[in-house]
Amino acid sequence: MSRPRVLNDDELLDRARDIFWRQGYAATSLRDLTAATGLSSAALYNRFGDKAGLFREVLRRYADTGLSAERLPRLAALPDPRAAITGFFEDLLALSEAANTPSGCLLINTVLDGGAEAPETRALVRERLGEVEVFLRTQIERSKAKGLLPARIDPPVAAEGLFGTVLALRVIARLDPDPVRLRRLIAAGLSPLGLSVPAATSP
Amino acid sequence: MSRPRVLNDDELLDRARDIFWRQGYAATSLRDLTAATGLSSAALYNRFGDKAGLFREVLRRYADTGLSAERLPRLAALPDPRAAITGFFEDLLALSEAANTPSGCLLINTVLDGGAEAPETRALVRERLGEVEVFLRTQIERSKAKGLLPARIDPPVAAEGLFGTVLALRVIARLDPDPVRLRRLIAAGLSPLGLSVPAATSP
DNA sequence: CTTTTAATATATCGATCGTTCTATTATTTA
DNA sequence: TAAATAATAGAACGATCGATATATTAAAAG
Repeated sequence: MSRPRVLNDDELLDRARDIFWRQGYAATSLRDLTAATGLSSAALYNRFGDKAGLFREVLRRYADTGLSAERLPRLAALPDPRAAITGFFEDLLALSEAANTPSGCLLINTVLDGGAEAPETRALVRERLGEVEVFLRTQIERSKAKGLLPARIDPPVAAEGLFGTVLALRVIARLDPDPVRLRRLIAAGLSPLGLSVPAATSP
Repeated sequence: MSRPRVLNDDELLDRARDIFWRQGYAATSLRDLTAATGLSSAALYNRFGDKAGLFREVLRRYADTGLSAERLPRLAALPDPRAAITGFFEDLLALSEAANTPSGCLLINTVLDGGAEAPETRALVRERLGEVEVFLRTQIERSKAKGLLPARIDPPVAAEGLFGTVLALRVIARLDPDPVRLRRLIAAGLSPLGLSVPAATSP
């Protein structure tokens, strides 16, 4: 019925994502985005309204592909909820050590960057990060119900602590991405629960 | 010998700091800065070289007045190292609940913002945040040496965990600055050490 | 074919960006 | 007073910003 798109939304958003991720929202210009996508600014505006609209779609897809749509449900389906928790942190470690991807978490960067100024964007970031916290709290409650955690554990406090470990992990991944530091941080976060993540496999 | 400055460096940097703190480095324009300081851009350039140079001085003063020069030495001088740790988190709570100041920590924001692109700035941020971690590790070691902490505590891991709590606290202060959340996070961070911070004083 | 539709490129908009040139101002020293 | 010095303001620089108006393109539908 009409001229076909030279680049589908998913591929386009992935390319835009890498630029936003590396540079932040404010520091990324429309010209950076046209260079990365190969599309004209007019084409981007026709499809996403404006820069903030494009960024919001980038965030939405980032959250969908990075966490919610795949990773969290898969982990939540594990029979042992403790494995869901440790598996989540193992995944984060693997992400931090992956060479081809920018460091840190785009959602968390956006909290401290000016990128979450717009209320819609702010709400999106809060909601998607909230999903992570809910996941962690749920797994802690499941574990506690099965008697798999020390009795002294208070689920809301422990969940807040684990979520804090996630945030800290993603900040340190940008500040000083030393795998030893990251593993030490995870060890500190998991140890109150009596959990741990396997040591790095020597190459 | 020459025309006097209409605004001393400290006052000037404090005003610039608030703009950078609220908006981030990239989103803050020279016009924002001239409006906040009352000085012309030429005067700012004469004194600080360029925007990045001004920002670096802002960061330096922020770190000096916010942490190092006063707070950390004062706490480190306390006879009970556990009080130094809990006092530090109490101070952070008070900062988060102060109404007149922007939320979060300028140094940590700068890690995730594009503001730490320049190597000099990056080094400054790392160094000043490193001081916090050293402070926490030192107090843990002092506590351990005095037998004031559980024997199972591994100081490097525990220090990383507490530093992570600081990072998380400052992210959440921007994401969802609910005092209950912040206190829950601190409780989670301190509990492995058998420490805690007093509950909020009812008004 | 022709029409319709949407995606795209080109060109450009005024605004604003960081920065700098030039001149003026206020103060100290001689 | 005059000379020297440094801080300042005003004006403007080219570059780039986000955004848009217009025209062209490529497909489907008739």
